[in-house]
Amino acid sequence: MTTTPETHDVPFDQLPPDERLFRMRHSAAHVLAEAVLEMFPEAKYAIGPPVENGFYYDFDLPRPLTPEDLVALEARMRVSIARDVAIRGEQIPKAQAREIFKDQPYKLELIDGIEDDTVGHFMHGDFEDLCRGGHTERTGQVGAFTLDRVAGAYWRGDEHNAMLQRVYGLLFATEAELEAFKVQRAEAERRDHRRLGRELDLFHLDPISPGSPFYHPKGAVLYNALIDYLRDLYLEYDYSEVITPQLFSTDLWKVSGHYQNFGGDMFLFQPEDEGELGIKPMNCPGHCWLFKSGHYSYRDLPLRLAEFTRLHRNERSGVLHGMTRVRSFAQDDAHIYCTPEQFDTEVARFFEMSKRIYADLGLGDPVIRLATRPEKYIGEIADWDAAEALLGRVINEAGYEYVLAPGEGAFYGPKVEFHMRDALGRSWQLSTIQIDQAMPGRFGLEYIGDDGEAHTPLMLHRAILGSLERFIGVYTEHTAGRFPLWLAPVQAMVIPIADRHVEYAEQIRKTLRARGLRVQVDTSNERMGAKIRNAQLQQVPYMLVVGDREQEANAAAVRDRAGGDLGAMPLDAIMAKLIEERDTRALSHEVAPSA
RNA sequence: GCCGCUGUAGCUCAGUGGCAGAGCAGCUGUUUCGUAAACAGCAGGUCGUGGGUUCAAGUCCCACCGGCGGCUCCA
Repeated sequence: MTTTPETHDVPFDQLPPDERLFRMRHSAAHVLAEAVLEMFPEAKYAIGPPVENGFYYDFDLPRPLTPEDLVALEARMRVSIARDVAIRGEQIPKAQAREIFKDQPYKLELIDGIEDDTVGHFMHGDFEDLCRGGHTERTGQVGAFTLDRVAGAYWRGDEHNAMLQRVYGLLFATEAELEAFKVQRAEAERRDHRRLGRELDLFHLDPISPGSPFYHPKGAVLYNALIDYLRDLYLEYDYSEVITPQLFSTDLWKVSGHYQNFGGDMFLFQPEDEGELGIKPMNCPGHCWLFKSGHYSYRDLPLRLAEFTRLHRNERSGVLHGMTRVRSFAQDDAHIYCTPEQFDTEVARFFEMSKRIYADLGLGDPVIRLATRPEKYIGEIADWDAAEALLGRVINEAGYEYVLAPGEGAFYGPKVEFHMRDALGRSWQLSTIQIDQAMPGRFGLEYIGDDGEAHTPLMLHRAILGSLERFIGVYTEHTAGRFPLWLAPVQAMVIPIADRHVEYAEQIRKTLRARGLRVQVDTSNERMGAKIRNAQLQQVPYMLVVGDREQEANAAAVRDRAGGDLGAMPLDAIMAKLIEERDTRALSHEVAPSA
């Protein structure tokens, strides 16, 4: 969204809605700064932009803000808004701005960073701010807002700088929209994977091993079902699964360059009489080592080495987050070694396979970022340009849109990232494909070409689900725990109405289990209604209720978790239905694709 | 790692200087039931950990550990 320095030539109420909202949020940030400066005259104020769902403003204050302060600040803001004063803007020479903001070090730093000769100067009432503009005409137009929370934020996002206090506000055009957002956020909290993981008995995180999930039996079923699915695809797409060590001499990462760059994020230790060892944080060096141990010709390529073993990274303590940011995880990782001629096809095949997986899982379209050459890079610019162009083209050919992330590529090559949002709207990277122009050379990898000469293979890093932990976290939220039948830890619950039906229920379980279905019998001393409720809450796809009538007819009354009583069906028909749903990996209608 | 908040039963939470509580879950008994919660009883806590203040600390102070929300980082 762009804004021009204020002219107010288009009346505020005639602007497009998203521009109006942007301006409301921006003006509210100014009103917030005004309130903070009233409360703390010695406050230093930094920046205050509009953001998704609202706005924030960063301050350097004499003391930490409390929740009570937010209430008081909000009240002061409402006074300013009730006054409904004009918001005026003008361009002024830098020298004049430096005089106005002479006691505001952050503003002075911003002025120094502006390339023009003049800077924007905005005022309402007694408040003035350095600002590029984009405001409502009056403070009374800012809409419905509430101050949400206070958080720490480094000045200019750099951890070497001062830590400021960031006040976040929520703001929407109307009270109804603000309320709707709060309701939606509360709903999202109910499907938070950390909560569902416990309620559905899938996994939990425990202080005994921070950042390393405990998979309970049901969670392990889900984990393994995903891997089984991927193995099926690997067969179809000609991947070869390997298992490489967990523990390596750090010599390995000295060759790959990871030791120098990321040694601090690895778990390293030094046993007696041995050199330094480390637990692997990624598979690529091990795969290169495996490649190096063999002799390959062009006829053996492409070689697609896949691995599911566990990885460990010593993430900084403050960043751990449920299953989406962990220390111990597995990836659906693979490295593809190929010839230059095979390269385009391999990249295209990755997108084809990704699209297939996203469709099978009902994930909807991800946000795709193409991260290009960073400032520190290796290799030739021409190669980078070619690789970036190729990735862009293949993304489009796969029918996806992408956004450019200039300069965010890895030092060894450009990468494509697929991002999905969790229940709270936070974006997480799942899939990635990276072109590696460094590692094969570092490891001295070679294959014999059809010319009889040794060549360095090209290398691709790729993962589709990404980390299984992160995927399970995001997918649990995406589905609210209503996994499609083929992934559901318990696919059907048999519910005997009275004790005399337990034996028949057990027969059903055995029959279905013999066909590989995951079925349990609820033998608890509860009424049928309670058993149904429990199965519903556990998101079991089907409930098979059995009483006298069903036992008589060799049938069960089928109920699906969407709430429907499907009526009595013969056992054979039930079995066929469940197997069909499993083998086609049918999506439950609750998991319909969504953006 | 940094800023702020936070930690009481398996879970959700009440208790704000004076005898550790509730609901759900669990266990036992009764009940044998037709599509989202039967009834009764019992049990369950070194109040995150370690120091300190106080006649007295779940409650106040300090440190550490974990969690939450951000920031930063993400091979």
